Amino acid sequence: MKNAPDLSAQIAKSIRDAIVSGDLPVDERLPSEAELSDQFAVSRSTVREALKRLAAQSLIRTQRGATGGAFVNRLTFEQAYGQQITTSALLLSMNAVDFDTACEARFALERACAPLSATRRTADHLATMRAEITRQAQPGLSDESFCASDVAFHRALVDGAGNPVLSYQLAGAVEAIEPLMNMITFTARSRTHIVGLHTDIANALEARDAGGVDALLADLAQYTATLGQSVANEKKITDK
Amino acid sequence: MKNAPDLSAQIAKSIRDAIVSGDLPVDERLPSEAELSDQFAVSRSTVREALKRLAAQSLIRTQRGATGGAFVNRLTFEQAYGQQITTSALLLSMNAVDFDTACEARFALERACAPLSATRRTADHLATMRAEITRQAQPGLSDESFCASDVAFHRALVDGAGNPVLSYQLAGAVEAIEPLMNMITFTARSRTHIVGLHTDIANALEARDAGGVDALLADLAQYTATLGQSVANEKKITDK
DNA sequence: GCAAAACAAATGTCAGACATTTAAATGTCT
DNA sequence: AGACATTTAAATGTCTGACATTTGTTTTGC
Repeated sequence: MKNAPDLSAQIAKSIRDAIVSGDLPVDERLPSEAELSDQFAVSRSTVREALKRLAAQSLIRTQRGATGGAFVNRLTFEQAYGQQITTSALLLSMNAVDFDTACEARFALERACAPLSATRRTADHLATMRAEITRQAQPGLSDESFCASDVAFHRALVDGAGNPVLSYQLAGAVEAIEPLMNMITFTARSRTHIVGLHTDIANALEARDAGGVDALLADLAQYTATLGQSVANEKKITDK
Repeated sequence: MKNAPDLSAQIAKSIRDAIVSGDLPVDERLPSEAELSDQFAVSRSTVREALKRLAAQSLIRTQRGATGGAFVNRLTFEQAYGQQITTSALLLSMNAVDFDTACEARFALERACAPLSATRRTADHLATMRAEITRQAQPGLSDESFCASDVAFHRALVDGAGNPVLSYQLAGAVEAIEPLMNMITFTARSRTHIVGLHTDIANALEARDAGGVDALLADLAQYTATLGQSVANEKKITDK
């Protein structure tokens, strides 16, 4: 009946629970591997496998040497970004999430922070966005670079909301879609259109015009969906 | 200068890259541990530690026995939910994210999917929400149970948007905040108010009134922020 | 007093053995 | 021939003991 998980998984769960519950505070040192193997009555290898599992989730960090050991890690926003992007990208690529669904989610989330960004964006955020727009207008740019710049532009917009939790959540949504966006061939005409919308968005943001930003994002969402559609259609033809 | 990562971390990265890049497709079997230790010229223990790291990220699953081994795992939305919730909860609890910021993010994201939910919600979603409202109105309910039901209510609202990517993203935001919400003592009066708003939201959703849902969520956000504020004030007093 | 050397404690790595699980191959009886 | 029991092989899971490496501390020598 029961599918007993491996010992190393059990031990990892036990320690993980202690961390998540706050029983083991940040920067607390765990017992040494030898002590843990005594406590759990398993071999050191098993303890080590458990610790590696936790390290993979950034729950602990390990340090070698005399005063070394495993320490409860303070999860930074940066680390969390990284994990979320990996997870989201895999999720999308492995589950045949269609472009429309991903795009809808992305723009829905982005529009959520548009009004906040209109209120709080700094000059820095605006400068970043304008710089990316300039890059996007360069003629020789590869599709990949164009997409990367697109991501940077929207990251700046999201960061402008000044809410790290929102930034963190949206990092996954926006960046995970980059691979999907990369499949789109941006013609000169579509690039011009997108750059135009980006410029309008930056202007609206500069004017702190929340409604305008929202409307423009809606336009961009619509246009991007259209682009995706045409790619899907072409693919259907070549598949045949 | 360079902080060379451990061998097991390097090997994990190497395999992870192969998976993320799509080089190793879903359900592909990795070489056996013995073969891997040959290929990478390390011991079996080191390979095992690398594999455990990948297993902790749900990138692979392992099976014992004759036809067993490590297989590239199809990351399901369920698994991704779980990881995201753990990560988000830790992020909030470890980084002193204040209640206001977390709440702002939560409601901003939730309002993003309100219009979609108004259009697409099924009778099922409505039924779930009404059931939770009924539970929330019960007098003897503990604060924890009230919060859990609150989360379930909002999950149903988000799921009503019918976009799994949105559901996945918001699962983290909504559920990660549950522990913070649990710190609030819900008085009878505040519960009544919240249940009232929930009822109004369900009604607006039933009427497919997107604007109404949005406005009500804004009200709820405001009210929740007020509750949080009062808790913060009381805490300041007792701290003194 | 201070620099170099020795020490100690911890993680990282290795090698080999045995235990356990699981599917496939083999054997045996009807 | 087919159904059931047994054996076998391959793989992961676990244990043991050893050695390597890193790093902070202590001791030693001057």
